[in-house]
Amino acid sequence: MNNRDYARVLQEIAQLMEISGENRFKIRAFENATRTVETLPEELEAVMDRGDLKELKGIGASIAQDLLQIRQHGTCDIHRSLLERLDPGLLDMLRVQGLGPKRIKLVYHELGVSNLDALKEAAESGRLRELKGLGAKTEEKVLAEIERLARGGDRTPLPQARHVAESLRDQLAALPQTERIAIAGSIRRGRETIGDVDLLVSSMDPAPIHQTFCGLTEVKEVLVSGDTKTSVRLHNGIQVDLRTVKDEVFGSALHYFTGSKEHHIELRTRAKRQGLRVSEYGVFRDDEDTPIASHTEEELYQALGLPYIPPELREGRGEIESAARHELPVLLQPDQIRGDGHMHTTETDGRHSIEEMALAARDLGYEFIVITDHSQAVRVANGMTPERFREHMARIREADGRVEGIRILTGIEVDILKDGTLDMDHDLLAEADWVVGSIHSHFNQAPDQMTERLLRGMRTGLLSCLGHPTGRILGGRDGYRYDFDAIVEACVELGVALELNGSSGRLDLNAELAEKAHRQGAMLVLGSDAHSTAGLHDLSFAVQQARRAGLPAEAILNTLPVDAFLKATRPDL
DNA sequence: GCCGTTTTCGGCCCGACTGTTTTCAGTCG
Repeated sequence: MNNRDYARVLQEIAQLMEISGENRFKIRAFENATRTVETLPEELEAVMDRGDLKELKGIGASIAQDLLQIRQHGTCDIHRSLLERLDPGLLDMLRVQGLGPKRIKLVYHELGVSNLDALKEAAESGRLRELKGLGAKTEEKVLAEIERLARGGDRTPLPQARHVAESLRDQLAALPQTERIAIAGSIRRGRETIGDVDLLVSSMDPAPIHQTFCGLTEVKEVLVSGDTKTSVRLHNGIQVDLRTVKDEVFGSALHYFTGSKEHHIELRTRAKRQGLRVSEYGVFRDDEDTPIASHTEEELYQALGLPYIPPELREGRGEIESAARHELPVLLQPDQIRGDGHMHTTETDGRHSIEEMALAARDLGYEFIVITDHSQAVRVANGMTPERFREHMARIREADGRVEGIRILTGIEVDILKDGTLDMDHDLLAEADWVVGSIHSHFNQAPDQMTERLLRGMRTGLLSCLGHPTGRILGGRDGYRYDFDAIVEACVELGVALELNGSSGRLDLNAELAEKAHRQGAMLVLGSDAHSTAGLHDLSFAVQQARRAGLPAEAILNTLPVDAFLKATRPDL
């Protein structure tokens, strides 16, 4: 079993406990343990083997026992007894916004409704409104929610959500009443999928802003509307919350709306012990109404005796303790990026020429880029034959000589074929400055076969890095299965870097695996995988994932000057 | 169920909005 399997059982326990009305702190304990397991940078079973389960944050004697039972039986006593009393279909009902554990329990006990289909029927036939506290409007909302869930997931990939958020932000920023505006929530923290978009605006006169917001063409319906908060659903299904505050509390409000919930709970618990109170309106001394900090996030942390904690680390995973000990990692900064290691041109499936890509990258302030078009196995992308690759490299060198102010390196994204051979003549690969090795076919090989395939590709000594190393598509397919630890180990040994691919829909490696690879000593390289000049901006998603992984600049090859970048994986150069 | 800068028991964040209510429970973030 992998960590996700353990996390799923723990989460089901927490959710079923909610519905059964367990003590809410006990529920939180299971939620915390779920998150710890989910984001653990190593295999939980390795921790078990060492007998170190109780060392993990949020896991005590009781949950440690549960986990050991889960390892043996796939379930544990408490999980089993909850499932005997409740129906697993109820878990789906928790995804319906506006329906919480109390109402689900009510509906279950009074109407025997135990899954989404039955819930839909109960709402359609007007039986929900017969229950205390529920009315016609609730029925209507429940039906709309069920339809939304049926249309496809409740979370949106980060890149898509951020593009939407930036467009809305720019429209509201143009209003004369807007003083400061920011995208908050999980987009700011860089979570790879987003539940909803949070926008924060400071203004002395918020009413027109809420009014304009409700009337934007993207908006399909207004869900909630008050003096300081408006929630809407866009035509694309994404929910957007807008909060307005006075400018003097912008910092504390931004902190609050950035989250995460877990970070807040820990921070506020800690503040309470210091005789302080934290809310979106600032940090307060007990029994006082004037905040001692509210203007900026830096002030807020300072008032609590902590250094600034970057949004990407605010997940309640021990960052507050690390901050208190002044042991937070110094995270990679966007302006430390000197180059982009992965992009395509019109030679294969890109939309812009070598020169156009280079000029756009130069405008972004880069010192170098690598042109990495596809090899011939990727037919749909018009992959290059050896002849075409040879000519393409010549054109890249020619462009490098012509375009001022940026180095353009020769490279390729070569397919690692089914049997581990590389889809290109080795002498041409040896000639290239940078070789990304990727898998684009036969995703469903058995894990040991896939591991062997990757190892064989790497042992050619020709790969600079592994491109999108897991192959997962956000909200789409899972990655291919293989022995990740063995591959990382080989990467370290053979001097092959692992890519952190920032292209929309991938974010691969994810933050957890990137952290794991880094801990094991592997080099990481960021790539936008751009297929157009606009796509170069996707490198910022890779930067954000690297930050979530707690990576410093030294861990990232893109922060090196171009010569050092090249030598990192090719000591012979 | 977890945890410790009030430490092995007693506490565990805080505020806004809605719908169904006659003052508030439930939900959300």
